[in-house]
Amino acid sequence: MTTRDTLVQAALERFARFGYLGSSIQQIADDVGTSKSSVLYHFDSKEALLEAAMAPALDALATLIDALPQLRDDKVSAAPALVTGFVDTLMQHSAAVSIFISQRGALQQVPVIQRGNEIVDAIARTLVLEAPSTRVLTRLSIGLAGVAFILGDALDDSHEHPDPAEMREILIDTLLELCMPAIVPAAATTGRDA
Amino acid sequence: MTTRDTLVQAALERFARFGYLGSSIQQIADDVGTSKSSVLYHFDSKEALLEAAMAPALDALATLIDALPQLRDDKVSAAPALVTGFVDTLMQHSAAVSIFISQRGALQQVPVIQRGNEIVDAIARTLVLEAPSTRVLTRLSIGLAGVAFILGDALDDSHEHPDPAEMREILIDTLLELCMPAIVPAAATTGRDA
DNA sequence: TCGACTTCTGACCGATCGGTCAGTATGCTG
DNA sequence: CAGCATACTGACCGATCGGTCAGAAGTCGA
Repeated sequence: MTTRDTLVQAALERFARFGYLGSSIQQIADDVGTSKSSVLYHFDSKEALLEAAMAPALDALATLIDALPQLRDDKVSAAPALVTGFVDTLMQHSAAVSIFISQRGALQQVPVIQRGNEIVDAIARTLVLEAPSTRVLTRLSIGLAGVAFILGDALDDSHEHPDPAEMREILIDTLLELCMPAIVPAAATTGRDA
Repeated sequence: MTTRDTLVQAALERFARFGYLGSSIQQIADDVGTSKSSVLYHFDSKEALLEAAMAPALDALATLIDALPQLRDDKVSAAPALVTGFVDTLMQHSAAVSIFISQRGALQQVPVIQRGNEIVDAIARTLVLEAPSTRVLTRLSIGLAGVAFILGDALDDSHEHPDPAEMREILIDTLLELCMPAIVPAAATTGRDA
């Protein structure tokens, strides 16, 4: 792995754990055993490092959205597969997702965060079944923010974490239930854990 | 209102909008038209200011929890009132709630955040019906984090916000559904918005 | 009028921040 | 070998950070 890649990885972990503003270039350099100057050789600025770290996640989500406008007419039957792919992508990029959710407010003017906001809007437009009401949009926000929070919490090693496969199943069920309550049989979620 | 109170209010808004690390004492002083030295006269440190700002919310939640261990035996019938009171408290202290959720990771070693973590654990113990399973705990986390995210977003004046009363109703319904799916009739949430 | 107390301020401190720059080591290419 | 690009470093810069401190200004009761 190139130095640049290890820096991106270290930045992803630092930013997710301690926040963008709570992380310094020096700390990230120390994490990978190089110098601050080396970081600024590979990336023009701290913000450019953030963008490089977030880009793969945003690209993956954008690709996911672009790939499925063709099934816009049959959202109900496509929903489970859609949400499944969505959760998988979020889990693959959990650090970036966690960064976006927790730093979104503080970094409103940063371009890469604005791009994330646009993608979230596109996701909302894709997942919402009917004409957007306050209720359905609020439930969607709760689902997305909640899932992102869970993924961020799973990066913390101060406590035990459940099996990723089990987590995946729970996230898919819950998100589906929140986004499209009309098409999810209630029994599927109420009687699962005994 | 005393200078101290206005400082607490300004700190609450700053921290919620830009994060604790993204806010400086100087900025908060400027917000209320005083000097940085004046802030540090009323509060020993920036961290003490954060604690003073968070305290009312944490006190309210702690009081709410302490008040209801007696209905531990009949959680099912008590649940709606419990969640309603809980959402009301969160909405009354939305800035502090937003701060806690978004800064929790970056400020793990700050005492007032640790106190918040303990309160969240107590809330989980109170709201969970059965023996805690991964599924029910995950759903609870999604609900709490999602609701907190919504409340933080409502502090942002860059876009329109729905009626607080409508929001309250939606939050109560959704949280109840996430925490205690077994006792919530699915029809209550699926057919509401048409 | 005289302290004593509260409130508040500007000057100042050391530390750290993001970022610049000149220079060095290495290795490929002609 | 010379020449050039890549990778990297330490010294340094101005700005800002949280926090200290001596003192000014106003209020109060004795």
